[in-house]
Amino acid sequence: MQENKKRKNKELQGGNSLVKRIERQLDQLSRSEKRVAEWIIENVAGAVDASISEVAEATQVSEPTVIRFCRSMGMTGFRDLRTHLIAAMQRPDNYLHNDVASHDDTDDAVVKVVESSIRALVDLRTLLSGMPFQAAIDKMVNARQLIFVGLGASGYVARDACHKFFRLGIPCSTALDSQTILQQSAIARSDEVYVVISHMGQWAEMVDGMRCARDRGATIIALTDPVSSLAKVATRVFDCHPPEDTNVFTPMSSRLAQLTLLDGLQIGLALELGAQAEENLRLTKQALFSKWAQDP
Amino acid sequence: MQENKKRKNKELQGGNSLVKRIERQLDQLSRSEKRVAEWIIENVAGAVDASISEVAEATQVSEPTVIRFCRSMGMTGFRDLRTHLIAAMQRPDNYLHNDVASHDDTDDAVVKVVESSIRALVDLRTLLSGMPFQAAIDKMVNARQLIFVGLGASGYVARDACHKFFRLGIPCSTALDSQTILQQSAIARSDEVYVVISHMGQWAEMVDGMRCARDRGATIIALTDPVSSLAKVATRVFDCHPPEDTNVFTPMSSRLAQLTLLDGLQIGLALELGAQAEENLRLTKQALFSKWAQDP
DNA sequence: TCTAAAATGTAATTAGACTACAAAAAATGC
DNA sequence: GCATTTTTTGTAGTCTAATTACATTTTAGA
Repeated sequence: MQENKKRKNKELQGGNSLVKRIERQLDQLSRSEKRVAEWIIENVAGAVDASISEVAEATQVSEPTVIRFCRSMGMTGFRDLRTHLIAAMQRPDNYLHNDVASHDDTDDAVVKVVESSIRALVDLRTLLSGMPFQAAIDKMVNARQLIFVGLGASGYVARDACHKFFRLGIPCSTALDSQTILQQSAIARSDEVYVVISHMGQWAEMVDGMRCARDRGATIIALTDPVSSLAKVATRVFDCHPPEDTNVFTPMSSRLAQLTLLDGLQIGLALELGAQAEENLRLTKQALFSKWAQDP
Repeated sequence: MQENKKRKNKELQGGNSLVKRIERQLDQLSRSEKRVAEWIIENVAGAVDASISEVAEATQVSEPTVIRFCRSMGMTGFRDLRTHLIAAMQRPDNYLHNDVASHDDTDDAVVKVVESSIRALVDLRTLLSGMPFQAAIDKMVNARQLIFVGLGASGYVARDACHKFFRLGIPCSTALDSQTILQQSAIARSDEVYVVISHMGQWAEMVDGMRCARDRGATIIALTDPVSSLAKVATRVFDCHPPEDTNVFTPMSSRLAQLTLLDGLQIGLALELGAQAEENLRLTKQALFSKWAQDP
């Protein structure tokens, strides 16, 4: 018992997630147990919320078979399996990408959306090492102004970024339509940094504007598809591959990656700027906080 | 500063969202429920393995009181509480690493930012089961108009959501400052749905406006702290606990959770609306796509 | 001190997890 | 191909955990 408990804890902590373990033992299971195993792997999310009878129902086996499956996996019973599944869900690498289908019910769909968003950020994490954060930040540190550029949906990301960076005490503005972009870039200066967000990186006016700004000596930091025309014009490129829109129901998880990336840039810049930026951040937070503290 | 950091560490150590939340609500609990709460905080690991009767035994209260405690914490029952406790247990030490410190170099900081964003979404994932997606969507399906409300940083989320929902072919608008909110809600109708985004849920004008809108029969869907005044006014609440801003360098990951949640709502609504919405989505995507296909 | 409201507990109900055993299916030996 | 053993699966029932309905106690306010 004592020993059992220790072993369990170790499993819970150190990797080797339950889902992988189920996959590994798949061939050693009997037909019915295998059905249970496959359903759980397909549907970890649902399995966590389900009761034995629901699992039995969904997989068309009897309830004892479900329990036998748990035992085959080395668990003491269903409750134990559930515990380990929940634990496994806390490890982001266990999330698979699942497309929403038109026959999904609401809850399934929502779970899929969240899980594919997690997936998007996990993917982003693996790409980080190839991204020119330090170089971008070095340019920003001495910038007279940061200009955030984005059209359509990317405009919201640009706005959000602008709102985030201004709190460091740096002059920030946005350019969210073709006219503004073209005018802004026509007067670009070499001490300005443009942060451009674009999935495809193919909008002609945007690319033209950025080319102009770069020719005038400005720094162009692009969050875009690295094979796009925009990427060719940019000083530094952060690889945001465009979403594969195979499915109309696919949410825009790529936007989350962009936001997170900009979060990273902002924090990195704050560190580089040092005490003054830290103080500015603190003051802006406090400004909000004291407002609602006096205003219950 | 030094002391501040120590306190922070202490919070982080016992520091998983649920335990923190229990601590936060400790004074709002009755005597018996408080005993349960304190025992669980002292004894998280044991609580995970315990059954209701064991908890009742250990804390010298009756079993229903334990359940009432679970409900007070916003869980649907004991099982749900257990789920969240297990999830919370999974990250005792990781957390320290996730906080950006002023001596971090750029790459470390960026990795931490991404990981804490992932963490925010994984947390969201565990909260999904308690969220009223279906109820919210049912209201939206028949709405004459959706109005997205948010101030400051939440305004960007509201804007983003508006841009996402309008693609379903539903009339959508935003209200992003006090004046607009008050005016809009003064003419609210019972067939309108307000989607309100607010971390604290404490801005007086916003709460007043929403109360007015609700009194006029409108549906208020709030993404906010469930203990806030806004939550009390809302028809449906999606639990978005406010960020514990122990650290100036903490990025606003909670915003990612909100965006993802709204993604989920939008996709869910699209499914509910059926073929017409699907077609609208397809057409809006195509509109963008064909533009840049002819314009390389 | 009385009354209303809130908090707590008791007892009954329901649902979930699990066991014992029997039937069916598959594998083995002749 | 048949009988026998072994494995797999399901049925029916048991037991425990979770939850509800209702009664009692406690507390707060008038």
